[in-house]
Amino acid sequence: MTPDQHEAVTTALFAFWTARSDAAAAQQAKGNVDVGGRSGVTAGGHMDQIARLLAGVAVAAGAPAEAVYYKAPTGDPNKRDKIAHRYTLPSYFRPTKSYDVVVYDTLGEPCVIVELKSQSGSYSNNANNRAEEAIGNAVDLQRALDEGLVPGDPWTGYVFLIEDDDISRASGGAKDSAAFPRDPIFADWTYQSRVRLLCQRLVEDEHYVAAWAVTTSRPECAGEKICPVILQQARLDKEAAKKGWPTPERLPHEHRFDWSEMSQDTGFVQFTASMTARIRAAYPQGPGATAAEQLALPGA
DNA sequence: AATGCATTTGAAGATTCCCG
DNA sequence: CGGGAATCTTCAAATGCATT
Repeated sequence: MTPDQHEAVTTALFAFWTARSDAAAAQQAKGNVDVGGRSGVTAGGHMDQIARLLAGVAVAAGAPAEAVYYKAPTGDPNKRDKIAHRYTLPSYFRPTKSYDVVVYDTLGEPCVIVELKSQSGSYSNNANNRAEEAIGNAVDLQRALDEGLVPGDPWTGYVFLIEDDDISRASGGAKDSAAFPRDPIFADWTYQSRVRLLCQRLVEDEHYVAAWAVTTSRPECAGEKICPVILQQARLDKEAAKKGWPTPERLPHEHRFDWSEMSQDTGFVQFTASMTARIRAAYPQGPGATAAEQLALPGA
């Protein structure tokens, strides 16, 4: 990974967290009472930071900005009217599906489609939900392409961002028994490794051309209802009180922003190299497409 | 401007499982 | 058996865009 790439990813992932806390603060100011950590998410915008990062990669690879669509928030220089028309595509098992980044080629057909997912906290509640959604999206998009509902033969990418904390990293016990032996690959049963396996298998089975699985830790404490350290401390205190033990030591409590890849084959470098190759094929003249070519684009 | 629709991401409550 | 924790099922809050 080049220093430029590292900086770009770092900036986007840090913005992912600040967008969440900004949105939560804005909602509180408006008097909305949303529960738990969801307030920072329901306001939206956090994944837009990742979408913008990938949109930037697409432009750097040679796509004109006019051909790159994502849910740009108000004030984003890439925002334009009716933009949702362009990143919302017809679907097969449902009417429509909004993707996070869509890039069009000079024929007006999608040449790059990216789906983003993130998960922080509430892992056990939602891990399997996210897997269902991911697989469903993949099959749905492939069928829509097969049926010609979505034209062209686009490069498809899947991104999963999971929070890096003690819970997502800890290897818990797979409690579920099953009617038949589980795939031994799930012996490593952390939520993070489940995400990595999901991404790897989505690519292996050609549901997507590439996947990026990344973890990131949040820069600030999420509060007593969410922070794994505070929750763990509360559990220890409770246990000690029950058994008449002395008050347990305080756990070290600090939050530091960072991020890391989950594996080489699901890394940012692999992902963007693959995407860049596809865009270069669609725009062989490279960055700075001519005005005439830009005019041929839909919605331009 | 007002309303409806689709989408997204967590949370609540119920259930299951482990282990003493 | 029963307490406690992990997991599964269901669905709700909030937003933005399109339409009337």
